[in-house]
Formats: sequence, structure tokens, C-alpha cells
Amino acid sequence: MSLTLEQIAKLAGVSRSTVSRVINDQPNVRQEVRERVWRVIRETGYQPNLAARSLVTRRTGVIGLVIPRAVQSLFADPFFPQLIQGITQACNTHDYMLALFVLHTKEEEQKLYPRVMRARLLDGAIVAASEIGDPLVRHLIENRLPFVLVGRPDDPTGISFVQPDNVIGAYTAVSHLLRLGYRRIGTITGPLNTTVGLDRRQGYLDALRERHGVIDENLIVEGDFTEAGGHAAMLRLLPHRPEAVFAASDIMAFGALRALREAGLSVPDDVAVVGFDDLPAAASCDPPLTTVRQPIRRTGTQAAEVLIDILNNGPTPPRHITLSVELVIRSSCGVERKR
Amino acid sequence: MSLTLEQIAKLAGVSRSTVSRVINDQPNVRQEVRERVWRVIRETGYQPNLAARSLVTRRTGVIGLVIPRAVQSLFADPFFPQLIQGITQACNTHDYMLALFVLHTKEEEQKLYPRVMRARLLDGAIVAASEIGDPLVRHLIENRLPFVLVGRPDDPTGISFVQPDNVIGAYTAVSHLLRLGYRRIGTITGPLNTTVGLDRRQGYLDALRERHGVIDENLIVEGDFTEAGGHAAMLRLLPHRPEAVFAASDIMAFGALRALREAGLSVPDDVAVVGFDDLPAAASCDPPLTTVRQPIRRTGTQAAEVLIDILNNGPTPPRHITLSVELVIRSSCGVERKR
DNA sequence: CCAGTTTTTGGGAGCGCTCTCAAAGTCATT
DNA sequence: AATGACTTTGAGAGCGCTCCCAAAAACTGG
Repeated sequence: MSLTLEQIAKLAGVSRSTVSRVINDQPNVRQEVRERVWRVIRETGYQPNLAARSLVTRRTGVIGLVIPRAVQSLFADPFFPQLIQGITQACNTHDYMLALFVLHTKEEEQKLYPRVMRARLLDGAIVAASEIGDPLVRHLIENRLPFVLVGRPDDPTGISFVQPDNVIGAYTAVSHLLRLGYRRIGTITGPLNTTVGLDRRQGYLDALRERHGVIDENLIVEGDFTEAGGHAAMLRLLPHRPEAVFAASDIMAFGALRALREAGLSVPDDVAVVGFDDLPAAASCDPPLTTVRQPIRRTGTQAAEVLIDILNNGPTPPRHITLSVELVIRSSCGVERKR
Repeated sequence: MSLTLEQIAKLAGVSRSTVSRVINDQPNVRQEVRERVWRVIRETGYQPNLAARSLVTRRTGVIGLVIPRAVQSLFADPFFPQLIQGITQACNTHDYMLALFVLHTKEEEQKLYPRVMRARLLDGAIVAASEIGDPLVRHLIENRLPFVLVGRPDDPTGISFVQPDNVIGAYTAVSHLLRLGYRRIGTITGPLNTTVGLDRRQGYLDALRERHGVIDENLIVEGDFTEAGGHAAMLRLLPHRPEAVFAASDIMAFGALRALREAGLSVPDDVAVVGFDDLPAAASCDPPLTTVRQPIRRTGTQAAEVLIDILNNGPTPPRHITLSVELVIRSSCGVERKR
């Protein structure tokens, strides 16, 4: 059915070994022979059998993207698609395949971990959105599977990761609000069992401490990175009369906008809103959302490239990459009015 | 480093063959032996090497999800995440792995096709959102790779696919508008080089012909399933004074809503809007969008299950599955006002 | 033109598994 | 106790590739 090395060898009038050398671009093959072999390969459409190859090389050319269960909701916003785009881009460039593991339940998690890690069919993994204390990272280390995290882990010792600059991003957003004259600034945080949630809250606190000095605990409400969560959080914030709100994600900002609209309040006249992510929808919502742009696709590409580099060139000192972010000023922060 | 069958055999005091039989749940092993072997496997955490296995079985346990390049934009809306969720769910249940192929450029397409199909590392494929005349389907057939399409192909002969009922969905949406008394009903279609785009337009035409009889070509504008495309299409529609608009996707409906808002028109008072998909955001936009709900996750699950069934039980007559859709009435169609 | 050196080539082993087939073991029946 | 039928077990081959090593071929310089 499918061609083998041996058959190509026969067709080209050389040995199996020579064909193998040609395919793997190894030296010590006469130019003329090399060309002849390539011609046969091209004409027959031969592709080496990857199972056979990886049986001997102990490498599969497959990397996994693992998305633990807790983030079902996250998966409903365009963050993951963009991340995946970035990752697949890098995979395509470097001839790796991407396997996707979306874990819906705890049982699946239990079942998948051993299978994936010990069956040796992944060369490495990218882990997105794990929570603090997630045992996944420990398992990966125990099984010696190279991996890169998207998002800072709780304890980064010996671990490579790629993340946006969450602290600075939040700091910039809140500083902007302070500069516009708002004082009672609330925040809808991300889940505080994630480092993203923690870091963006930290940026909020930093800005407030530095430029204003007063923290009102009533103005800090925990959200969950969903639209409904943002909506609920805004409702809890409203009684405390915030002049402005920093939402730790655009999706939550959309929920907040809806809550404000339903309460008959105008944005930014009654309450200013700033988000984080700069999703495509941020530009087209009403009013257009001022937000912190993070390079999601590039995060994915970088994570994949760090991993692939480790796979191709052996272990390196762990790399901690923080990508810079940028405040995109639209109208939801009330920039026109206040200036 | 990693354990092999032979080592497990030695530990359990049996032969390689017996361990293999136990692992693959084959008959003709004494109960007592079977248990002893399982205990050793559990204690050692042994997992069979998949490369070695698939070298002899000619199966990898991997299915691919292929997303051709044209749909970059689509990937920015939650359709694909939901589809992927459905697919991974089925994969997890049936012990298959999912490999993701997102093709960004034509070159990647050229490069990937042979590699993926001939290297035999996919048992089968799910193809999403291919255009009419896409050579991918032809390649799949030529390479005898079992596959299932998400969305009806142009010529369904011999091809299995899963799709929502696009024609009926559009028909229902437009009939609803007609029943509410609107007469000048426009539509923003999907790309007309896709069957989805064609079918939803067909439903629009069917409803109009049946209940109204008059088709105004000026009220039919082609969109591209993006927010910006919906916005642009609405701008082209406005001069022809539609009373209502059926957008072939929610994302385009959002663009249309924005165009109307910017034009100072009220929805639904000046123009009613109906979408298609029922994305999460449809419930929370302003005004909440009346739309056709399609079971995206279930589409993914079904597609994966049809494929896996073919892989596990051999070829079957091609299956054509059309999932029913449901009109979700919110306020953007002006239901309260007209009743 | 030959010994010595370097480049090119081919054959064999083996990666870890499944599968076939024959040998060994078990059981019932005469 | 011996025969036949069936169940259980193990040894061997082979899947298609890479890698090692030895053989062959092609170059050197004297």
C-alpha cells in the first residue's frame, strides 16, 4: 500500500541507508545520487512513516497544548483561538504538529495525564491557564516532559514561561484613570487563584498606592473572566458608587458595560470603564472600550518557539519572557470629556 | 529509561505475548494471570509505546481537525472554540487524540497536505469550513484518509458530513420577521463560496417567496462572517431602507447593530435585526439579539463520533447528519412592539 | 602505480510492539 | 488410562525506520 524506504531505494538503485541519509539531509552522499533519490521521492510522493521513525529516534515531532478543565469559560472568549493561532503558526514553521488536550472534567484529567506523558507521544507541552497549585506542572516535571507555561507560575524556579506584562498593564490602565481625575476607582479582578488575576490586581494596587494612597476594599471585587461574572461584579460594585472601573479582562468589561446600561448609567459620563486584552470586540462595542492590548498571538508563538528550541537544542536555563503591553485609549474611559 | 513490554513480562513472570494480550483485553488468559499482570502494570505505571504499537497496527489513535486558511477571521469568533470543545469531548471519551491543523497560508497548505496524509499519522480527519471546490476534500479521498466534514460539501456523494439545518434556520428567522409584519427585509449573507452562506441565503429566499413573493436584489448583500464585514454590509443596505435585516451570523449582526447605532437608528424601532448562531454574546448585546440557535458543540461531538465509528468499525455508507436549529426570540426583532 | 587516506555506500541490528503458529497444559469423554 | 478437543502460553518474525560499522570506491602524494 504505502511506500517504504526499501522500495524507494530499489527504484533509485541505491540502498536503504543512502535514501535515509538523503531524506535526513546528512552529508556524505554524492550530489548526483542525492538528486536521483530526491527525484524518485518526489515522483512517488513518498513520505517516511513517522511511527517507525519515532520508534528509533525517540521523538515524535508532536507538541501538546494542554488546557486544564477550570477554564471552560475562558474557552468561550477569543483568547484561546488567538493563542492557538500563534502556536500553530510556530508549529507550522518548525515542522511540529500540535495536539490539543482540553480537559473537561477531573476524571479526564486523571485519565489523560499518565497516558499522555508516559506513552511518549509528546515531545513537549505548552500549558495554558493553569491555576496556582495545579498538580499538572508537578507531573510534567516528574515525567521529564519539557514544557513551557503560558502565564507565570506561582513558583517559577526552573520553569520557562511566557506572559504579558500584567502588572504594568494594569498599572498603566489605572494610572490613566487617575490622571483623568477619577478618584473612586474600582476593579473587577480575575480569579485570585491564578497568577494573572493576582498580577492585574497588583498593578491596580500599585497605581492607587503611588498616585492616590487610598485603597477601598469595597471597590475590589473578584470576577471569573466571564461576561456574566463581570456583570455580577459590577452589580456588587455599584452601591459603592465607583467613578471608574478597571476590569481585568475585556469580557468582564463587556459584562460591566451591560450592567451599567441596565442600571441606566452612561459610560463614560457616569462611570468610566477600562478593560484588559484588546479583543477585536473591544473596538466595536458601545462605547468603544479603552483597554490594555496584550499580544496574545505573539505569546503563543513565543511559547511554542521556546519549547521547540528546547526540544531541538537540548535543555537551556529556564526562560522567563514577559511581553510588553500597551494602553489603547478609546472612549469608555472618558478621555474626551475630561481633557 | 521507559519500561517495555518485555520488562513487565519478566516482572510478572510471564511472556511478552501474554502481557500484550492482557493490555489489549484479549481472551484466553487465565484470570489469575490477568490480575497479576495488571497489578504489575499499575505498580510500575507502565504505558505502551504508541509509536511501536502503531508501527504494527497501522493505526495511531490520532484524528486531525483541519481548518483551511480562508477562515482566519472565523477563528476570531467563538464558533471554533465551541466546535473544538465538542470534538475534544468525543475524543476524550473514545480515547482518541486530536491534532490541530490551522493553515495560515497557501504555502502551509501545500506543505502540510502531503506530510499529514501520507505520513500516516492521522487515522482520520475532521474538516471544518472548507470552501466550495476546496481541493482538500479531493486529496483526502485520493489518499484514502477517512474524513468527516463540518458543513455540507458542494457535492455530497460518498461523503459524510454534519451540519446545522441552515436552510430551515434562515427560513424560520425570516418567516418570523414576516409574521411580525415587516416587508422590506434585507439579508447580510455569508460568503457565497461556502455552502453555509448559500444555504442561509436560500432559507431567506424561500421564506420571502412563500410568504411575500417579492425579492429585491438591493436588499441582499454579501458579507464575510466578520464584524467589520457585517458593519460594511449594513452600510450598503441602509440606503435601500430595510425595515428588518437577517444577518447570516451573529458576528455580522453585531457589526450591523454597530452600523445602525452609528447612523443614529434604533433597533428594533427603526430596523429590526435577527442573527444566526446564538453565540454567548447574543444574549448580552444591546438590544439582546433574536437569533437562530445552532448546536455548535454537538456538531463537533457528532462529527467526531461519526469519524471514530468509521475508524473503529470500518467504512459505512456515508452519513449526512443535519442537526435541527431553534429560533431564540429576544428583543432585536421588535417582538414586543409589534404584537 | 601503489600505499595510505578520505569519502561514499550497503548490510545488520534493533527500537517496542502485535500477530501467527506451534507447543504445552487442561479438561471431559470413552 | 488414553484420546481428542479446547484453552492457555511462549517464541519468532516483522512493521519501517535510524544508526553503527565495515566494505567499497574515490582520491591523494610519492
